[in-house]
Amino acid sequence: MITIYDIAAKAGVSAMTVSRVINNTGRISEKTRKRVRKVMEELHYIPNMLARSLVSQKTHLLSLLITDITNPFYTTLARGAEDAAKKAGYRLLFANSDEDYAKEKDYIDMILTTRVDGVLLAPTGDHSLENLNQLRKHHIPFVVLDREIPGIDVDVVLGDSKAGARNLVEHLIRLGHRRIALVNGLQDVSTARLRYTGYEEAHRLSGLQLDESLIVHLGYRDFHDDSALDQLFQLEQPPTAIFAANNMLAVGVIQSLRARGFHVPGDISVVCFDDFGPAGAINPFLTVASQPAYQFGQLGMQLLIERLESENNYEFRKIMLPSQLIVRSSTLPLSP
Amino acid sequence: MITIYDIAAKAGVSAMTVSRVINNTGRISEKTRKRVRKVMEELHYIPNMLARSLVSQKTHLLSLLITDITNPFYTTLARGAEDAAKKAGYRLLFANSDEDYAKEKDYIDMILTTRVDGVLLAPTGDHSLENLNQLRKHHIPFVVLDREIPGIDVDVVLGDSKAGARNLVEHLIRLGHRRIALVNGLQDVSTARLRYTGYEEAHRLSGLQLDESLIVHLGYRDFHDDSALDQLFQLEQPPTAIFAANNMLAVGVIQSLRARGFHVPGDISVVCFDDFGPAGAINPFLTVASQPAYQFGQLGMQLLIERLESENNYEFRKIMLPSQLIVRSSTLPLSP
DNA sequence: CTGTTAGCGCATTCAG
DNA sequence: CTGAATGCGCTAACAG
Repeated sequence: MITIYDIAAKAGVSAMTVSRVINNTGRISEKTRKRVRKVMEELHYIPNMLARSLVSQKTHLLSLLITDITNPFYTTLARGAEDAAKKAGYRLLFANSDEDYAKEKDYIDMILTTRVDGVLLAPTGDHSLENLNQLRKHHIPFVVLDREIPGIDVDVVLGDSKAGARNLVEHLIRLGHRRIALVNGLQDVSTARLRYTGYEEAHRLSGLQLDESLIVHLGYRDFHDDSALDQLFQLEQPPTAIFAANNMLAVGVIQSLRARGFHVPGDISVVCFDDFGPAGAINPFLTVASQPAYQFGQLGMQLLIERLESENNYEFRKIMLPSQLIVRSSTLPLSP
Repeated sequence: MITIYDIAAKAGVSAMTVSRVINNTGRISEKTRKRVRKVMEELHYIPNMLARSLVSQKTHLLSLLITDITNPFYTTLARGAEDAAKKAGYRLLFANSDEDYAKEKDYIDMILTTRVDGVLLAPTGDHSLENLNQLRKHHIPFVVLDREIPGIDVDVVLGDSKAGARNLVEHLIRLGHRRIALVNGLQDVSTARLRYTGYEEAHRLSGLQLDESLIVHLGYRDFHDDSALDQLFQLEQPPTAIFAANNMLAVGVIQSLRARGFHVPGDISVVCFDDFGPAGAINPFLTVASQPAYQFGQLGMQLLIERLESENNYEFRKIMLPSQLIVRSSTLPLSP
């Protein structure tokens, strides 16, 4: 491995001078600067971040922890985060918790030993509080994405889950649906709670009675779990429409319905939160509440970098991004 | 920041003893081991990877460089790679080149200064040779995924692009199609060349004349480029079927067709390479040559780690993974 | 403008 | 079984 000492020796200067040339710091005569540069190229010198970071206590490494890398919402978010990080000269350490608290904890430990400068993360749920406190204890700045964690004051970028859910359900109500099932995420996750609230609000504002037996809970990734739909269709009055609380759950719902021989939207209408990215463009079919995923990542990363680079500890900020109702062909007026 | 010296002082031992406890190396009496462990917990000690890596010359960091993080093929591949890396105790530095050589080069530079132990990468194209040589010059082990690079001997995990393409085209021929367009990637990418070869082979083996005017080229990500289809539909005898060389191109093709008022498969049949992951399950529609994306990542990572951890420089290995023809509803027999 | 000294946190080597 | 000295590659602080 070529070090600054190798360069220094060959260029007939001290290591310090080489360091100064590399970092454009201090005053160096143009002549020696050129000589050093030339030797650096000849020897294919590559600075060693490890050594540099050990001294500076800065790695210029950030970490992005998401909960599902196969979910287009998060991959689009990741691109936003990546672009913003790159623009600011930071590298990104990706990780994927799979909606699993234990995996999340493992990654937080990794992050701690890796000495990243900051963390951008979508927490798995309320219990992530412990992991966040862990980060804070070790003075690693972080920004939370997509899900609010009760009990801790943080920078956070959220979607408007309540309004989005209300829009979706009101759309169904306008179409005449009265028995609308909610296939929700776990109550440990703020978005699931708020999507329920929106669902409830839509009912209340329309003067509709809410039937709790129409609500089932699954993990946001557990879209292969078919038992939820069993439950719904064993009801005396089964639903005529289903609101899936995220895109992956919608995939499961659609597959289950298909397996049961139901036609969407002929037999039953389906809507969900979050869109499907480029892959979904093949057959834009589901009526969704679409969120600006790219901006989640981009804005979150900006918040993080601002906090990293500013000295003063200004207030925590909370950004709420709107969702957009996109009506497509998975919903139909209720036939009498 | 708590260091081993802090622990040592509080536990009344030397830093070296602490180091030994942490790494389970050397012989330590059970008594002092316990004492040290206790102090470590009390002080919330976290080992500093930077310092450790600087000494050991190993970061236990690997890098995964893919070309499109919004493509389900690559995200599924990423999960395979991540799982395999995690199992072996490595952390993963993700990056996304966007099919852009310059971005790829930037990331290779980053990788070099970060001193990762190894790299798993899907190259952007043949010209990536230069980037690979750069890695080799600096003795960073790497494994290539998905695309073959002429002019360099490497470990590589490939799909069988030729056979997959032939299967798709033969399927169309069996349905009676004779004018089959190929919306291909750029010729700088091995998969695009091989998919062309499969396309050509299918024609030849069926005794069909190949019409070069039915072939257009786009970047694998440039699915918004509509001009390609213009070209095809200005032909005197336009195609009755289209083979898109990857999933993203298929998205573009379908969108363009829809914009032109064509119905798939009623007016025209469409097939493509690569499937669409969970999001595609909503409406399984396209007839595809599906590749085992997860295995690409998993096997590639295994090759990489084996090479990292074995001392001897055994031969380079080439793994070819089969693709599977999945016939769905985007193809129809040619109506007379 | 350039060089010397010291130290970032840890592990290897050699002594005890 | 445990400790002291040394160095990984680099840069901050001080000298010249």
